[in-house]
Parts: sequence; structure tokens; C-alpha cells
Amino acid sequence: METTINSSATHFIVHSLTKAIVEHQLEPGAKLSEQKLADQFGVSRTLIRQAFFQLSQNRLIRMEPARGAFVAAPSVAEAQQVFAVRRMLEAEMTRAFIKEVTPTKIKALKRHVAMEKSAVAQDDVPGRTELLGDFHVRMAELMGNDVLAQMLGDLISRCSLITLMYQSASAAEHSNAEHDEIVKALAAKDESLAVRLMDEHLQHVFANLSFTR
Amino acid sequence: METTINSSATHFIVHSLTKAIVEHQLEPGAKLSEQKLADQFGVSRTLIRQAFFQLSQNRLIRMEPARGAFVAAPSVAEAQQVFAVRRMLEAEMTRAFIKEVTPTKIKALKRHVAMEKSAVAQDDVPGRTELLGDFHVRMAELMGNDVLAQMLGDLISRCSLITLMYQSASAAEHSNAEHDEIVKALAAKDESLAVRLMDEHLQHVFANLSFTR
DNA sequence: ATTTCCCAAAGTGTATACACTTTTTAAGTT
DNA sequence: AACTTAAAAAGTGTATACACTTTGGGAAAT
Repeated sequence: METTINSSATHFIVHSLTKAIVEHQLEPGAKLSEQKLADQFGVSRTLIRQAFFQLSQNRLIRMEPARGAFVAAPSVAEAQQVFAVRRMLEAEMTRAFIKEVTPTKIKALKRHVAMEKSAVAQDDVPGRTELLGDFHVRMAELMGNDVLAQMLGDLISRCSLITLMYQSASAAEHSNAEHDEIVKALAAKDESLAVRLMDEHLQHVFANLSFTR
Repeated sequence: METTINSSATHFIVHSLTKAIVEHQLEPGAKLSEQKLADQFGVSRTLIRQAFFQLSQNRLIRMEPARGAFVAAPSVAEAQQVFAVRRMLEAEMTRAFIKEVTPTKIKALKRHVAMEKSAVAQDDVPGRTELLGDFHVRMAELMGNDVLAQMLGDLISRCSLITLMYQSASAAEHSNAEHDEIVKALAAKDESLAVRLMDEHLQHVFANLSFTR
């Protein structure tokens, strides 16, 4: 999911913290102490700070001057905006995908949907969330547009916190089923159907998040 | 254009370097020495490195492990991908904009186009490039979708290097005229026209970049 | 008991120091 | 002259040190 390779030590820390945040081992709003994490990872504050800067650009943490870093707690409004952008982007992506669809690409997507299904069946919460998000990135990758893939990846990671926190098991199952239908529409080259399904899918995902806390 | 506020010292450095890169005072591919820049800005390498990390995430520079930072030299293929994504995103953005257009928003866009015109007339190359890009960001902002605005800002800054390097004065003038037409279509709430104009506009911008060197 | 003020503890922001890698230079060999 | 090789110079990667800011707690005043 990451694109820029710094030293792999920093990368490892970013990855670990991302996992911890996204798996909800660190609560939204929680303060992240530089020294504590430095000790925990066995490195100096320098590397922790580098990781913080990256995470803050991914919107997974928020940095306040002279006060420190806090796990992000994305607002409902922000989630709404992210999904609005995704709907815009992915409607057009679906159209473009159909224009250059091949059996190989359909197969790849089907394999992916199968993996999702097994993760959902096993109730593997972080796994299923990642796979359900990656479906959309995979589409972009299959189109050969790395910029698009990265952009979608950013958007998805940006709201993954929300998705993970607020998505129920049944909603995950529903998502998986919808992916399946989308792939079928893509295979049939039915543009208007595929676009409609994708748009409805994204609306469903957002609608099924339960923001009550 | 930036979103995350670190210490303002770092922010200042990021801004200065961005300007220098985008204004072509630093050639694509040029090596950026940490110590030299540190001396130049009167700070330690620490802050320069922080700025580098941010710039590398914006794709304005490229960092190679143990070798240093280099001004990015985006390929034609990358430019193509960036513009493909922009066409997807902005087609839908235009549709959404029309659905909630108001006289106030039209006025704001008209003012912006007027500013572009004066920058183009004065042959202010960096100024005109910034304003021509910002037109699209302004649309997103007027829709009240910060996420969209930021995303577009990223995309535009990502290819601003290219735009600046390869855009001729006549192309800039052309862009400005197209913005004017787009605003008129928006004011008339003519969705299909506005969308078509926007799409053609982006195609023109890309087509008019001269990649011959 | 509540508020205000001040000081100590903790924590962030930046600079510096040191280790290790890459690049350059120059001498030595063929 | 061209090619190796070695050592020094330059540069990056990480840790540590120090300055400054925020935070928390307790004493003094009301």
C-alpha cells in the first residue's frame, strides 16, 4: 500500500502503527508518546517522528504543534466527503474499466472476490476489511493506472479507520456479494449496470456504517 | 495547498523548495544536498530531512536510500495517468457542482478566471500556472468537499512540474479561455455541456504539453 | 472549598554527534 | 593510456543532547 520507500526501519514502524490503529488496538484520539514508542520499537525518537510525519499525511494520526501525535478520529462529515469522492472517481473508473476489459482481468477479480468471501466466512475482521478495500484498488491496478491505484489506496486507507470501526459482519458479507455482482456486470460489459451497481455499492457501504457511539 | 501543519519552519522549507522545483529553478533530476540546503536555510539537516519526506510523498522529489534526494522527473506515462485520473474525477465533480450551483459560487469562479487572465496577460509563468491549476481546486472547495479539494490539489501539484515545464504561453491562454466557457456552462446549468467542456479542456491541456526535449 | 500562581516533571522541537555507505581521487599495475 | 585498487572525502542514517513548551500538582491567597 505504501509507495515511497524510505529506510525500511521507518517503513516497518509505519506499517506496525497503521496495523495497530486500523485494528483498533489504539483508540481514536489516543495520544502517541514518542519516547514510549521509541523504547517499544527499540529505536530512537528520530525514527518514530519520521513515521509520525508519514502517518499524519495518510491522515491516520493528527499532529498538534508542541502537543504531540494523536490517533485520528475521523468525523462523520469527513467520511461522507471521502465516500463522495470515491463515488465520483469509481463511477468513471468502472466506465473506463469496461472499455478495456479482458477475460484475464475478470479472472483476477473473481479470484479476489473468492478470497474476500473466505475472509468474511472466517470472521477475520482486519483481513476482510483490507480485502474488501483492495478490491477497488485491484481494479485500478488491472487498468494499468498506478496513479489511480495509489490515489484510491490513499482514499481507502483514509477511511479504513472508519470502515473498520463501524462496519458490521453482515455489512461485510453484503459488500462481498455486491463485488461479485459488479464483476458479473463487468464481464457482461454492461456499462450502465456496472456503474449503477458500483455507485449503489459505495452508498451502501457508507449507509451501513453505524456511527452511533 | 498543504494540509498537515507541522512546525512552520518545516512548512516554510517545503513551500520554498516546492516553489523552486515548480518554477524550474531546480532542474528535474538534480541532486538536493541536505547540508547545502541546511546552510542555505540556516537550519540543521533535521528540518531539511523532514521537508524531504513531505516532498517525496507529494512526488516532487524522489529519495534513494543512502544516495539522497533528487528532483522528480515525471515520465510522460505518469503524466498520462495523472490526466486520466483527473478526467475521471473532474467529470463527476462537474456534474455534482451543477446540482448545487449558486450565483455566489459562479461569481467566485468568475473572479478567479479574471485573475488568471491578468496573470496570463502579464506573462507571469509561475503565477499563471498556479492560478490555472487552482481553478479546479476552487471548484472543489466551493462544493464544500475538503477531501476532494485536497485530492485534486495533490494531483495538480503532482503534474504541475510537467505543466510548468512543458506548457506554452499560448496553451495557457487557451486554458484560461476554456475555464471561462466552463463557468458559463455551469452558470447555465447545462450539465452535459459543462462536463464535455471540462473533459475536452483536460484533454487539451495534456495534448498541448510539448514533451520534446 | 475554590481559585491563582508557580515550579517541577514530562514531552516536543531542533541541533549536533557519530556510524556507516557511497562517491571521488589518486596512486599503482598492466 | 586504461584499468584496478585503496584510501580519503563527502553524504546519508540514526542516536543523543539540549532548549523550549506544555502539563500537572501543590502551596498560597481569597
